[in-house]
Amino acid sequence: MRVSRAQAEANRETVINVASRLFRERGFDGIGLKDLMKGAGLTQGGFYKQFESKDDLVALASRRAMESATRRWSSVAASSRDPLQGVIDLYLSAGHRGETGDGCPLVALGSDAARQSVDVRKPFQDGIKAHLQVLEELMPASGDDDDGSRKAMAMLALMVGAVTLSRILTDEKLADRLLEAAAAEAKRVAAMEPAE
Amino acid sequence: MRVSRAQAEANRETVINVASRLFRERGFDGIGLKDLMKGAGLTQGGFYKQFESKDDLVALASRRAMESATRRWSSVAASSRDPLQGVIDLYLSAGHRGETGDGCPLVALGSDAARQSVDVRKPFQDGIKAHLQVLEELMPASGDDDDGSRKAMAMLALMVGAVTLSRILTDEKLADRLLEAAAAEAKRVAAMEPAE
DNA sequence: ATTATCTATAGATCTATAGATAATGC
DNA sequence: ATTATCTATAGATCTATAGATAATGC
Repeated sequence: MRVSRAQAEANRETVINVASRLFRERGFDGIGLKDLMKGAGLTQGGFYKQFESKDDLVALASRRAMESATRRWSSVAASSRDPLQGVIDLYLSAGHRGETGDGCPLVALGSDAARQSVDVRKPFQDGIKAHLQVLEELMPASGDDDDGSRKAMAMLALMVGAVTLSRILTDEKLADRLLEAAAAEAKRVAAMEPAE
Repeated sequence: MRVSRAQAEANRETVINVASRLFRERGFDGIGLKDLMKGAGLTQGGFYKQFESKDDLVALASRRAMESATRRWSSVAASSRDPLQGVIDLYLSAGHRGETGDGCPLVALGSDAARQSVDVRKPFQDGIKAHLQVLEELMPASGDDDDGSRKAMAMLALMVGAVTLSRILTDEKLADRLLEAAAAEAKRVAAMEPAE
């Protein structure tokens, strides 16, 4: 029954990874500890030897999901000829709309996150800041630093809002058009002349 | 115990109104039927004589919330010197950020809505279409109808995303700056020259 | 007589804890 | 001997149903 320390640590990591996916797919309240542990190949009883509470796991899984999303942005940017456009096109794609479990946590859990404790919102906030920094660095240089920061914030809001709305819609054509409209607008923000 | 038909109908309306507020404040899974009915001054037992299921109430309350939000946009527009700017400024305000129970359902429940059944997403979709129509009508006339529709979609995504993100943030200064950046961008979208 | 609402409860599920089991680590 | 995980369970809460109660509506 007992496993090695290394295996125990690996199990803990697996639980966090499984949780980061299942929370995004079903919401924090949409999946219980029993099914979460089963998803990691374990039983419910061991949970509290690894985590303080469900909220503790919610915070850890949220941090992992946000960090993974930030890394994905960096990696897409690094492998695209036009880095910013690469990020925009991937994010505002039909693929991302369908990929709830592995997609952006801000879309999958944005309105849920806003209702959580400060301990749970913190990892989301850190992830938002990291996303903004990636965007800002990819933004065409403008003399004004503050201008780049403002552009990054508007662009993140635009992209998160667009995928969120597109996932609500059952009218797929409208969902597609919405993503397209947001992509066109995102490109305009990127190309915009530095403000006054 | 029994009340008049008119009173029964009024009670049903109250339950829907209370639900439209409490779901926005706590999420669909964050409030049970017992507390919902108590919020309307009733007990849990009567619930299933008025509604088919909790999901039925979720759909009805979502529709009511979206219709109320659309009406608010129209009324703000009607009473503002610059109607579009009036809507943007109200929506992207610190007041709206704090007002979860009476604010935009797309922000309060956007990621929750995306996980719901088609029956629940339908009222959200209808509300999104209504919001887009209000925006489009307020948008400065452009020769191209499709262009106005695209602008409206980008602007709605921008605004919903901005308030959602601002509610997640615990750093209030950053939340304020994010709303400001979105408002500046929204105004730029409105003022934009009709595309090619 | 009908029926809107009430109290009470069934049955499922949720988080969290207790104590047993069996393999690791010293 | 220690401890990672297991089975079992406590106690709360959730949705939904059954049947009682008392006021309306005919």
